[in-house]
Order: sequence, then C-alpha cells, then structure tokens
Amino acid sequence: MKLVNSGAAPELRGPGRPRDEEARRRILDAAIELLEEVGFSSATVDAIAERAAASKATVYRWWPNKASVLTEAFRETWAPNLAFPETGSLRQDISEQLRNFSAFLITRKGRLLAALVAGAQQDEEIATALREIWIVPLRTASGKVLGRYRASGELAVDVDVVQDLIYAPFYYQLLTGYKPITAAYADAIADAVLAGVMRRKP
Amino acid sequence: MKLVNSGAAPELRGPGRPRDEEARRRILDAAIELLEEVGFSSATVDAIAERAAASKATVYRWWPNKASVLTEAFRETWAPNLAFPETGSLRQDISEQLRNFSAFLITRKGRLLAALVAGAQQDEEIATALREIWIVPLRTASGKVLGRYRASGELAVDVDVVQDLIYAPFYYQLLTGYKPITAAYADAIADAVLAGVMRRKP
Amino acid sequence: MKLVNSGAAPELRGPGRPRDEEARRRILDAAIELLEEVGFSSATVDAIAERAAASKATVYRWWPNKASVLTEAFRETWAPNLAFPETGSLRQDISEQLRNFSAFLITRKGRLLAALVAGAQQDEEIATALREIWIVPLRTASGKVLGRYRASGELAVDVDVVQDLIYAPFYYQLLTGYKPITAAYADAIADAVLAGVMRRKP
Amino acid sequence: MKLVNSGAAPELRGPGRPRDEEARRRILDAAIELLEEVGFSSATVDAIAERAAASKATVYRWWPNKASVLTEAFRETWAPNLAFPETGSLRQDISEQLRNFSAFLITRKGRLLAALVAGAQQDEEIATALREIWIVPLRTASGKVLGRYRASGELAVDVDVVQDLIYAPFYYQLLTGYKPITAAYADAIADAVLAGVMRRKP
DNA sequence: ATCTAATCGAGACGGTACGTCGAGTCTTCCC
DNA sequence: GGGAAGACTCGACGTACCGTCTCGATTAGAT
Repeated sequence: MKLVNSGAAPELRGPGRPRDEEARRRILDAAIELLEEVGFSSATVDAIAERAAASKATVYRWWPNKASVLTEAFRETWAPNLAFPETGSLRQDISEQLRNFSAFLITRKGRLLAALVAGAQQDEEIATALREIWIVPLRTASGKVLGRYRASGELAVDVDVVQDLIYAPFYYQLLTGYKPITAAYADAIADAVLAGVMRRKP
Repeated sequence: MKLVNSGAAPELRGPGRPRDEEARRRILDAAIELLEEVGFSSATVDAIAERAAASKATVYRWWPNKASVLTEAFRETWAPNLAFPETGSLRQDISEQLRNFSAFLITRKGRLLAALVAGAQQDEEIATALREIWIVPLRTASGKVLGRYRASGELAVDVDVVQDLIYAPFYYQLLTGYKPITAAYADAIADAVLAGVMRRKP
Repeated sequence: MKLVNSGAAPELRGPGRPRDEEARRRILDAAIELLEEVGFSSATVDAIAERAAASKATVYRWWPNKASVLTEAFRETWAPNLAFPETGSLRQDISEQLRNFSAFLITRKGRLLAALVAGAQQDEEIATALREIWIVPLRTASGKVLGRYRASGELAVDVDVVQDLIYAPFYYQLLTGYKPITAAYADAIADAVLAGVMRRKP
Repeated sequence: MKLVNSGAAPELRGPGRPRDEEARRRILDAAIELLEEVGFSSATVDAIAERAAASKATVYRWWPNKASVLTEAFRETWAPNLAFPETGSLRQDISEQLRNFSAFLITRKGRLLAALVAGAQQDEEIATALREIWIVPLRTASGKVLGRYRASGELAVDVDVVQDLIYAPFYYQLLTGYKPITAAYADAIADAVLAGVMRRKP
C-alpha cells in the first residue's frame, strides 16, 4: 500500500536511487558559466557535462535537449531584480528605471541576456522562456506603475508603446554593439521619450 | 546617378582565370533560398553548393565560413531597401520609413535579420558584417535626411537618439516576438516618438 | 595451446560502455571487402563505415587514419597463414612453405600485400605496422624451425640470410610483376637456394 | 618560308609557339626532387608546378596525369649505370655487381626506386615504366654475361632464377627496411647464392 | 539482510555538418 | 598557339557536436 504524503510533498517516490539534486545544480551552473564565457552555440553539452563532473547521460535523462538545459539554467539563475521605482514622478520613475536597466545590462548577466535572445531565434523553447522569465515579468512590473500614470492622464500614450520605446534601444545596443550602454545614454533616451523628438511649438 | 571613374582602370586584373561572377550569384541565391526554406542553422554548405551547382571548394575559396556566405547573401538581398524618404515633412518621412521597414521585416527575408543578429552574438565576424553591411548603411542613409531637420531646428534631439528610438522597437519585436509588427504599430511608434509620451501642458 | 592467466584479471576494464567488438569486426571486414573489390586507394573511409553500418567517428576513434584500418584489416585476414611446416627434412620444409606462400600471394588477398608495401613507402605508420604485424612474425615463425637446422649443422648459413633468399623473390615478383608466381617457380627457388647456383665440383 | 633543319630535324612544326623545352625540364626536375623528398603520393601536381615555376595547365598539356609525369621523370633521369662486370670469374662478377648494386640503393636515387615500386602498385603506367627502364635493362645486361656462364656449364641453374636470387633480397630490404643494406650484406648474399644454404656432403 | 529498481559517471555509438586538400579541367591575359 | 596564373568541379579526408546507448557502481525503499 502506498501512503500519500501528508501535506505538501508533491512527488511520491517508488524505490530506486533518487535524483541527485546536486548534480542538477552543477549542470545548470556549468551551463550558465559556459554561456557567459563562450555563447550559446559554443556551449556544448559535452563541455557542460565535463565541467559539471556529470555525464551526458545524466543531462539527457532530465532534459530533452541542449536548449532545455539552457532554458532551465536561465530560469533558475534569473531573479529579475529590476523592480520598477515608484516615486510619484513619471519622469523620475523612468529615468531611474533606465539607469538601473543599463547598469544591469553591462554586467555578466546582461551579456547572458544577449545569448538568451540569440538562442531564442533558433529554439522556440528558449523563445518561450525568454518571454516568460524576462520580458513579461519586466513589463508587468513596469506596467503596473505606468498604468497608473496612464489612468491619471499624465501619460499620453498606451503603456505598451511606452515600454517599447524605453526598453528597446537598450536591447538594440546590447545586440548590435553599435554604441556603448551608459548612464548618459539612459538619460538621453528617457528625455527624448518623455518629451518627443519634435520641436515644441512655442 | 553613377559616376564613371575618370582615368584609372576601375579594376585592373592580373593574369589567371577571373572569378566566376555567375557562380558567386548562384551561391548567394542558393543561400538565400535555403535560408528562407529551412532557416539559418539548417542551411548547410553542402546543400548550398549543390543547389548552386558549385563545389564546396568554391564556396570556401571566397567565404571563410558558412556564416559569411549567409551574411553576404542577406546583404545582397536587402540592398535595395535602404532608401529613406524625403518628403519635406519630418512626420511624414519617419512615418513612411517605419511603414516600409515594418513591411519588410514581416517578409520571410525580413525574418532572416533575426537569425543574423543571433549569429552576431557568437561570431565576431558576423557581428562586424552586420554592423558594416546593415546597421551603419541604414543609419547613414536616414542620418542624412534627419540631419537636415536637425540643422533646421525642427528636430529637437540628436539624430542618433532619434534613430535608436524609431528603429529599436522593431528589432525588439522581431527578436522577442512579443507583439506582431504591423503598419498600425509603425504609426503608433512614429507618433509617440515625435510627440513624446508625456501629456503636453495646455 | 592457450594458457589461462592465473589469478590476475585478464582484462580489467574501467567504467564506461565497453568497445563494441562487433562493430570492430564489421569495420575490418568491410575494409577487407572493399580492398579486394576496389583496391587500396579507392577504399574510402566513408564507404567502409557505411558498409560496416558504423559511423566514421567510430572508425576514427580506434584508428588514427585510413591506412591503419586497412593495415589492421590485412593483418587479421592473414594471421592464420603464418604456420611454418616442420617435417624433419629441411628441403621439404622450405619447399612446402614456399608453395604455401606462393599459393597465398596469388589470391586477391595476397595482392593486398603489394598495396601495403607501397603504402609503407610513404607512411611511416604503415611501414612500422608492416614490420611488426607481418614481416617480423613471419620471420620469427620460420626462424624457430630453421634455427634448429642451423644448430644441427644441416644449414650452412645464417637463418636471416636463408629467409631473405627464400622469401625475397616472391616479394620481388609480386611488386614488379616481372614473372607470374607459380608452384613451379616456388620449387625452382627452393632448389636453387638449397643447392646453390654454381656447378658442384665432381 | 621555313627552313628545314639540315640533318636530323625530325619534328616538322605547325604555326604557333613551339613547346618550351625548358619548362619541360623544370617540371621533370621538380618532380624528381619532390619524389625524393616526400615520396610518391605526397608529390602533388600543384607542388611540382609551383617548384617548376610552371602552371598546372602546362603539366597537363603534355602529360595525361600525375603518374605520367613521374614516369617520364624517371625515364629521363635514370641512366641505369650499373654495368654488369665481366671478370671471367662467376663468383667475382656476382660479388662485384652486388656491391655496386647495394652502393647504388643507398643513394638518393636508390630511395627513388622505392617510390617507383610503390607507384607501380597504384598505376599501371608506372609499373610498365619500372619494367622498361629498370627491371628489363638490368636483367638484360646481367643476363648476357650470366648466359655465357650458363652455356659453359659453370652456372647450374637458369639465368632468370639466379637473377631473382641475387637481386630480390635488396629490393626486399629497400622496401621493408628490415635490415640495412651494406657491402657485408651483399657479400653474404653472393656467397649463399653461389654455394647454396645446405651443408655439402663431405 | 537481502532484493529490486532507479540513478550516477564514463564513455562508445550512429548520424550529420564542417572546413581542408588533391586531381584534373577550364578560362583569361600575355607573349 | 604555348604558357603562367589561377578559378572551377568533384570527391575524400579527418574533426566536432548531438542525442542515444550500455557498462559497472551507488543508493534508496520494499521484502
């Protein structure tokens, strides 16, 4: 007879050796490290397994393919620690957020975002993960605050469009390397988005 | 209009069989076709060579690797689409350009840009090619026109920032798939960039 | 007769999937077949792998290059033919051995020896393999028997020289195609070597 | 009007530039040099052409394939400068010849012979050349002298067999590298062939 | 205290693409 | 028309990565 775990324990286990959680962690950590070092398609499964001191079989027992490993590695590693500020001033909120965002992008994790976006082009799983773990949470968080400005009439255009305008330039720079991402750049974008690029009629 | 080089030979050729320009075209065409049919990473060099009725050796004589072939193929396909309109009205110029740009991005060929940006994250060669072949020429073309508006005072912010604001959202959507790219979206971006997102004081 | 290793494990194996001995056999068999069908330089590794239902990677995991595969395939095929007769009569031993040797050389497999010797001229690896796998074992086997005749005084010259005299002519014919190799030729060589070519003084 | 070369001129010529005999020589010399340096199959046509400061087209205009070039190179270079001595003594004739032969084999040209034999296994043209320019002339020369000893009864076995016995061991050593070729070796072979390997009855 | 079953590291396997190299052909310009 | 230069097709080579597999060795719960 089988007992149902009282309370929370979701995973009822039969006999046999249980999954080695430490190995799982080592694999995910190795995956992240390699991604940061060599990029998406150069992070081979062999290399991940070797660095994790695990075997390829273990990798493929728990993930159906390379993309899934990387996807889960992203999910686990990524705490989207980019709370949207709420100072009461629209200008200040956006300005602060963009400075924080640009500071984040130039960290190692920021570069990882580039690898993630790249991976998303080749693999739908990664594309989904990108949206779920990063794009949507970020927009939801900022959307709440911006929504209030929109409701109050202080914001003249739809929240979605505002979000595109303020965030997209940083992705663009991150992915094309056209210009370096700096605090000054963040300010320039914030100002231009808020006031528009056309001269105001006097 | 095309200027004829006065005097100096346009391309002085040494001895030896000249490069077979037709083969070059066949290879690039085959590359584009395969890119559209099966995507970036499934377009193999063998398949390109076979479809082009060329040999792999010829491919590798002129391009150092698979990525270079695909990059150049992409550039050749896109070259005609660089024109920036010049109607005299800043609003209309930007609006038209963004409609054209968005129309292009949703074609199959447009989707290739995503693959190219992805490739650039792992391969510095592609990154360089992307900048030199695509980013810079596009910005130069639009920069000329926008520069005049800036000089006349009609444009209140630097040309570079304007370019980031108007183009980046489309890259963002292309790469994240968050929202579909449509003509309406192009208009919304154009309007918001021109007027700013903040309510105007009456 | 085979000795069983007392005590110690005959072949202590580390962890990991053991080598697939069947695949090894299939590869060597395929190599021999192709060698016989199309010759040394037309037997490609791709063809060997395909016929063996193996992958090229497996071939190259165990042999450093094409020549090594073919060399080992050759050795495996020839291993049974090394026996040197021992009838008690020097004349008969040599005569029988040369008839066997000549009979072998004119089979298709025998012709492979020519290819092997040719390969050895350009590839030190093949040269080494040829010596270690073929030349030396053959001479060792015949050397044991001839050594006894030498010790008993029946043989008037050094074993090494005798071996050169009896075997070399067959290599010579095999490689130059000057004369066909027949049983009669084998007998003629045997007689001449034993008695010498000079008329005996009465 | 065209003058006929007085005397010998065998080749009446059409219009156009005549064949560049110097280029022909350079190609053949380069072929021989490369053969000596790197062996038969590593002497590529590209390398030959480059060393000869000629073009591949010139090579292929005059020779149908790589083997033919090498064949002709052999023929041109090779003066079979191995006259068979005729001292009146069978023993001395053979002894001297084998010393000369062994001295020849350890020169660069001797090593070339190994390449030639190797090439003969892959190419019938080379095999024919080997016989025509080397094997047959050498045997013909020695056959004349040996024939007289055979007629006088001093030689107890057929000339062909004698030739095989005295020459073959040197080819064997040349091609297998089993033992070094020295004057002492030559003497040992000569003695054994003349007297036979069996103990003489008292 | 076994027995059973699932997991682990190690590493070989089939498959498939990559990028390189040699043979032999062809094309252009120069003499 | 010959010759140097050099591009071309064809096809084999040897390498690398993916995802699968098969070992012996562990490690639990079930008996």
